[in-house]
Amino acid sequence: MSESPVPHEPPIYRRIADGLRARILSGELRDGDRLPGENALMADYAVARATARQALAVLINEGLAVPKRGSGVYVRLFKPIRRHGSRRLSREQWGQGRAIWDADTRGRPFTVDQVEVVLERASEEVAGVLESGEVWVRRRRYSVDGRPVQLATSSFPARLVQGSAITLPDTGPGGVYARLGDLGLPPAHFTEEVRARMPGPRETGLLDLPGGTPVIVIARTAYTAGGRPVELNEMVLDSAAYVLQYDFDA
Amino acid sequence: MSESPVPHEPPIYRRIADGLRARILSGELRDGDRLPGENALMADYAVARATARQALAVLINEGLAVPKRGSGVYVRLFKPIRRHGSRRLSREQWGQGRAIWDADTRGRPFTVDQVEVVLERASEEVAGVLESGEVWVRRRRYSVDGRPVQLATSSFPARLVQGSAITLPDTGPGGVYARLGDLGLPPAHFTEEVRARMPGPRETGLLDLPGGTPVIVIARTAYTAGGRPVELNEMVLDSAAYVLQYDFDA
DNA sequence: ATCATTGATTTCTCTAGAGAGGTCCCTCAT
DNA sequence: ATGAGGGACCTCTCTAGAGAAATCAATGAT
Repeated sequence: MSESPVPHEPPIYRRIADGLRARILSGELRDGDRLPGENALMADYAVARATARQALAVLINEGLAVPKRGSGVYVRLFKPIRRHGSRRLSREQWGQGRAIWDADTRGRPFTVDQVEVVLERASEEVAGVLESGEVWVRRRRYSVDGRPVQLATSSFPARLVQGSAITLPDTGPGGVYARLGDLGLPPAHFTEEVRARMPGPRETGLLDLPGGTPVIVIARTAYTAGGRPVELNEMVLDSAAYVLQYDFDA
Repeated sequence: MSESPVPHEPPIYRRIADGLRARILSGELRDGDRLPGENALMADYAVARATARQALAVLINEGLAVPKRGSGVYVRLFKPIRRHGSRRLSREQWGQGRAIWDADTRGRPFTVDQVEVVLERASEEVAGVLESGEVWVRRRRYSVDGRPVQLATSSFPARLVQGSAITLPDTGPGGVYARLGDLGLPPAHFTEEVRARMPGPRETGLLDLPGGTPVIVIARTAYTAGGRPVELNEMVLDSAAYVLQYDFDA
């Protein structure tokens, strides 16, 4: 015998969260404002600490709020960097010593961090894409305004790039794409695969992500005009910091 | 005086989560396998129920596990649909009565749901993009294998599409792009803006999302050859169900 | 054979309380 | 003015326990 045809009344913590969310979305609480904390909610709604926490966890999980230990829970801001897909890799940009990233940050200062360049045995997926068992791997972290926003891992078939500056920490003017050009392997075509998921603990640490922030994962493969894969770049982006833009014709 | 130069030992719930995560990533626990539940963790690690729950919450939040009420917590599978950006909107496809979506699902059956077609006053953002105060709005939900995977909201400048089949639930063969062609407004250029974030409660409900699943939000604007915006399509995708692919030349 | 019921198992929700540790501001001595 | 210290406040972690609600398999009646 099915009892209640009425949809269940939501639990307490959810109703508290709904109330707070409404106040955020209505504009009553603005970016950076402090939300009522655990103690305030316990008093206002006459609930236990765990219930108040659970209500706040909902909003944190939705990315609407960020907890600051010892201080409070705050409404979160979203001021993303615009990353152009198609346009950003046009030949003019990587041909003359201008960094790709510049175009994205529109002059905002960015820094590169934790650079690592090593020769490795390719994982199964990477080997499948690059058709190579050994790869030179370049890892680094990008920050804007002192805040880490992206991790990047580029892999190159070892045979193709051996001896070039791609195997050095400093690749020189124009970056790795200019060096590939020097080697007679200029990238002519790109494929980007885009996913989103929650970060693992390593990514949470390196990107300093608050709870409730997904990451965007981009796997970009660069091909020469002959269809030969020359680079696989796996990027992990703080989704709160980015908007991706792709332009294409019908 | 700063006490410990040693980085803090992680809390209990985190160490439990780390152990379970390692077993998932090592392949010991496979897709769909059942994880040790609250009771098992309480016994194994001698912790309180709340602590065991918190450990499981970490994995659920990372999208590695899905809870099934009354049954257990299970390792999650990721078998995405591939959505082609650039290629999918080529003229051949929308010219001859073939649905755009078909190409994406590769023959997998899909269904359209909860169709709504209404005339509305445009929000500030939409009005800004479409240069129109009044818009026809088409909302619908897509499901694959009986599972909802995408919500879509298309907006059209009211003046331009008034009287066409775009204002009807059934748009006829070729869909809205064919109808725009009939009106002498064939889309020639597309811009897609891609973001990721955690879903709100409405999206969680409509897409039937388990905890720890972000959504991908795509805002696609279609322009005529003359540069006139004719459609703004806001899509909300279950990120566990999709991989986006964009192809472009250097 | 089919269907309804029951019982065991499991997650979900919540209460009450307590200590650790980070943050922030005010006060007081220099 | 400047800086150190202290205390109020806040989130974080965890314990112990209990009832509600969903799932699933086994049991028993039709």
